[in-house]
Amino acid sequence: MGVSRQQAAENRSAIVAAAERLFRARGVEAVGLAELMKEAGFTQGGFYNHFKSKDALVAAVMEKAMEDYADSPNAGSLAKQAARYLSTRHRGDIEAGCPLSGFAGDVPRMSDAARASYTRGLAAYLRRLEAMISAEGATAKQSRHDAIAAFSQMVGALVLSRAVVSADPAFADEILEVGRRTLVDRTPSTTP
Amino acid sequence: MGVSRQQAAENRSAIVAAAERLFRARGVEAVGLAELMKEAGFTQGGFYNHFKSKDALVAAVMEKAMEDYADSPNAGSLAKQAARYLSTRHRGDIEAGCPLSGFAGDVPRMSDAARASYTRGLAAYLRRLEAMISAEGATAKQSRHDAIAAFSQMVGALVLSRAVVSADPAFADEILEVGRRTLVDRTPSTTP
DNA sequence: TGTACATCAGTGAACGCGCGTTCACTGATGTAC
DNA sequence: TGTACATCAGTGAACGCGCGTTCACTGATGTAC
Repeated sequence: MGVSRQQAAENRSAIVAAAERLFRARGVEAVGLAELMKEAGFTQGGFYNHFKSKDALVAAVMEKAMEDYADSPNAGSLAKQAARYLSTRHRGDIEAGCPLSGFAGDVPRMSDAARASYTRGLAAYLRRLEAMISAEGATAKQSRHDAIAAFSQMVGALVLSRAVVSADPAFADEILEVGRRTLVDRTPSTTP
Repeated sequence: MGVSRQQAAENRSAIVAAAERLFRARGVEAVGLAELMKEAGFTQGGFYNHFKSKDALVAAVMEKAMEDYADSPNAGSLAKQAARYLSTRHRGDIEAGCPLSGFAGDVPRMSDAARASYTRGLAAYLRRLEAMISAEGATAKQSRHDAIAAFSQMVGALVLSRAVVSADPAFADEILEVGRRTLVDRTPSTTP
């Protein structure tokens, strides 16, 4: 229809944003391009003006999700970060929550490019946690270890809690609560 | 073709077994019924003699996976269980590994029946871990807490390690190793 | 125990449908002179 | 600055394909007498 280059770039972003929302809520395979383009406000055919294939879109979505997450504000301390991460609010908000846990199960089946973006995103996020732990007085080695251990537990608790929340909400809450008690109240090796 | 009832039951089991393998390796959505039936040694049309729908098969697969996992042998102690869980061998074997981590990401999108089976399976597995921890001298409350905390960390570490293993194997190994060091060498509150 | 018939797991072709992708076409934007 | 033309993001119909599901049919198994 004739659209400025800036408008075209914005439209591309709108497609990626719509895709991220839908992919996270329902999984990549369950979302069709027709539905996706409609959601973004366009017709089906325009998709290939922006992306070579659906796989290329998936890679773009992953890269965007990792960038945005890297730019998200810190909670200030590992304990606060964990408290927020292991909240029922975060559990309920798969569409906008942490993409490292949201996409974790699907990543192994994605393209090389998407997996590389995910890996870079995880590495960057762990560096942020490390920095927080260092600031609380731990050595570099300890910080690295604690960051990985803490994040493993955060991801596991969130993923498990999400898996059981519809069938047994109290059980799902218990999983989050144990995680909070472990990570928020007494962080492994930074408190004696 | 005329088949005994026992043979029919065995054939049904073969379909479920083939489905479990394929679903775990490639995801439920990526596996078609035609391929699945061929893999199990039958033609496409026979599927509906055994299952009402693909969703019903998914539920049967989940139930079977949880039963089998409940019947799998204990490693003897939490430390040994964690060491096995966080091994590179287990990471590489998604088809036969722990279904609680293998299906975790997909469960929220499955049917009520499948989610209920998963939830029961997780509860049962945590009870096994609790029993092991109790046997090592912890109180009931501590055991419950430690079982949930340890398993969250095991699942998180395994899922994250699987997500990055193809893009950065050393990073993937590091994640497992930190998990092992945390859980195998010093279990949170059972060792002082 | 032998015969007659109902059952039902199997086959394989066919159904409609939605998928990812391609295509010819439109017309405002951006460029060249 | 104004005109002529190339570009390219948009439209919407169409493509072949594989999906989940249905169907008519087959014939050994299992049941009734």
